[in-house]
Amino acid sequence: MVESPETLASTIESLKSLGLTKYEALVYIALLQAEGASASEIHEISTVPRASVYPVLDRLVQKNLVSVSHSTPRRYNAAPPGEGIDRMLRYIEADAQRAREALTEIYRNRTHPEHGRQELIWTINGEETIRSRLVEITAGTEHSLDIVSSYAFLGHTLPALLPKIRENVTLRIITDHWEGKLPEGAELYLLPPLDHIHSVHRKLEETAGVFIIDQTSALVLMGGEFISPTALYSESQGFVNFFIRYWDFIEKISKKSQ
Amino acid sequence: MVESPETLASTIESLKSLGLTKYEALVYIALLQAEGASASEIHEISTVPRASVYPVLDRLVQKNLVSVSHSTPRRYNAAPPGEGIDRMLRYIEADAQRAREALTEIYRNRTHPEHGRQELIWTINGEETIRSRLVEITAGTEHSLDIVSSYAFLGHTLPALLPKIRENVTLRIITDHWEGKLPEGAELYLLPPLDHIHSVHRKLEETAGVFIIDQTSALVLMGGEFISPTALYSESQGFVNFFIRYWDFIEKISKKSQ
DNA sequence: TAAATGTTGTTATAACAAAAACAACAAGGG
DNA sequence: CCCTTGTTGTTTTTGTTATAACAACATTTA
Repeated sequence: MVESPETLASTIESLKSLGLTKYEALVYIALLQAEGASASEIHEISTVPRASVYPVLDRLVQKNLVSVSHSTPRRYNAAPPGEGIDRMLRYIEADAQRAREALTEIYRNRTHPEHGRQELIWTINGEETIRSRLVEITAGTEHSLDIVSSYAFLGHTLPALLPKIRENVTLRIITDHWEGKLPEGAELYLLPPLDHIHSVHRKLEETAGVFIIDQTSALVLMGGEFISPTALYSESQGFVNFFIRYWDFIEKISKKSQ
Repeated sequence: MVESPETLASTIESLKSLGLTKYEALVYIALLQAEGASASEIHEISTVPRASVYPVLDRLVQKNLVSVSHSTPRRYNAAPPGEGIDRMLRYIEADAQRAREALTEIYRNRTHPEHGRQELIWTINGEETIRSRLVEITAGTEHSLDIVSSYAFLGHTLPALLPKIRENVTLRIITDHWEGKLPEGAELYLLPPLDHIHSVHRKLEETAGVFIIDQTSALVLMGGEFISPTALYSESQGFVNFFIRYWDFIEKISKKSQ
């Protein structure tokens, strides 16, 4: 059975990210389709040029993905998919561990020269990076953490932040609504309903989130669910002041919740 | 601090297997050494040509491994090693899962035409492949499993085989010695001490193991601890008969253990 | 204050290496 | 004798490496 060209193409790309070349992927896939195939049969199934099939098979044997018979013509078997993928992954994981150890040593001895650090505005890309940076940044909060964000975002973000925030930190949250228990000691402000002040509410959804840490640094989430999410972070006082004023403004039109 | 050229080179190779190009690896490593570095500083640390640093940084940002400041000159930060490596691994693991699913579907529909299958002699490479094939082959045993192998090998191989072998299978083992409890119902034959029959003992170490399944198929381990281990497997009656005779010969010079 | 110099960021191109693709041929089997 | 198998060499293509060139901006110097 042959699958769609798109599925085949994406499977090849996946196998390439596991360390196979295009021809290696095609030959492996062909062997999964036909046990005990000869090189000519593999050529017919995969459309890899017949002369290229032999060295590709040699490399797959070396990678322990294929076994070969002693016969004429030689016949080949592929490791079943589970085994084959696990084996390729294990090689890569071993490399990952070696890289991690070497890079951790390098990172431990890094230099972090001052470059007017406070004046820099950093762009952070990717939901995962943003979340991990948010955890790291808020974990260092000493006095106050002021948040403006939608409950949709906070609902699954706060559980990761709160355990790492010191108990005496003043936490003030402006959001569109709230469900369930409020974090202990937190002050909650609710935005007026949508039909009250349109432009500000739309602005909140567009902005997706503002986090002000100790009135000295700020992380701002830009919108973008369909494209890669982006955030800005800075310790620049001008940048932070802008968002402190933004927060104050939003607070004035919100209602403190008991 | 700069590490040895060998360590750097092997770290680069490890990062390449995680999907980075050589220049991407060098730039990432440079950024781990110097937080908040500019492109020129990265060029100086990594020796990547300055003009090449910019597109490489763009790709690293897209891979969520680097964040960038809005400043002149632009400054860059790397994701810490743990995060960076985990992130790269997760992309690859996602590809692995997609490939596994696609290939499992293909494999389910494979053809396995007869090609005088019983006459083929298969070469199996790699300790892991050999072990998994051994488990698979011996799990299908119906009547008898005859083994000649060193205790060094059996000691850590049998525990994986035994749970999958049917209870009524006759298990006969010839080995150099035995420690601990014998598998229930198994017959044990001990080879004479080394100084008695030199050549046969050396032959056992060289061969490393013979497994005869139901007197109809055989898997033979060739030696080679320092090079990649290799095994031969066949259902060819000539092949199996040879090793049945080999087993009988070894049995005659061994002593059945109570 | 203007000119000169250096830096930053970008784009285009050349060189190189690995993979893809093809050509050719010897040996063996039917 | 013809077809198949297996091998080797060569060419082409592709992606990465490496370099050259240039515009814009920032800094320094006269």
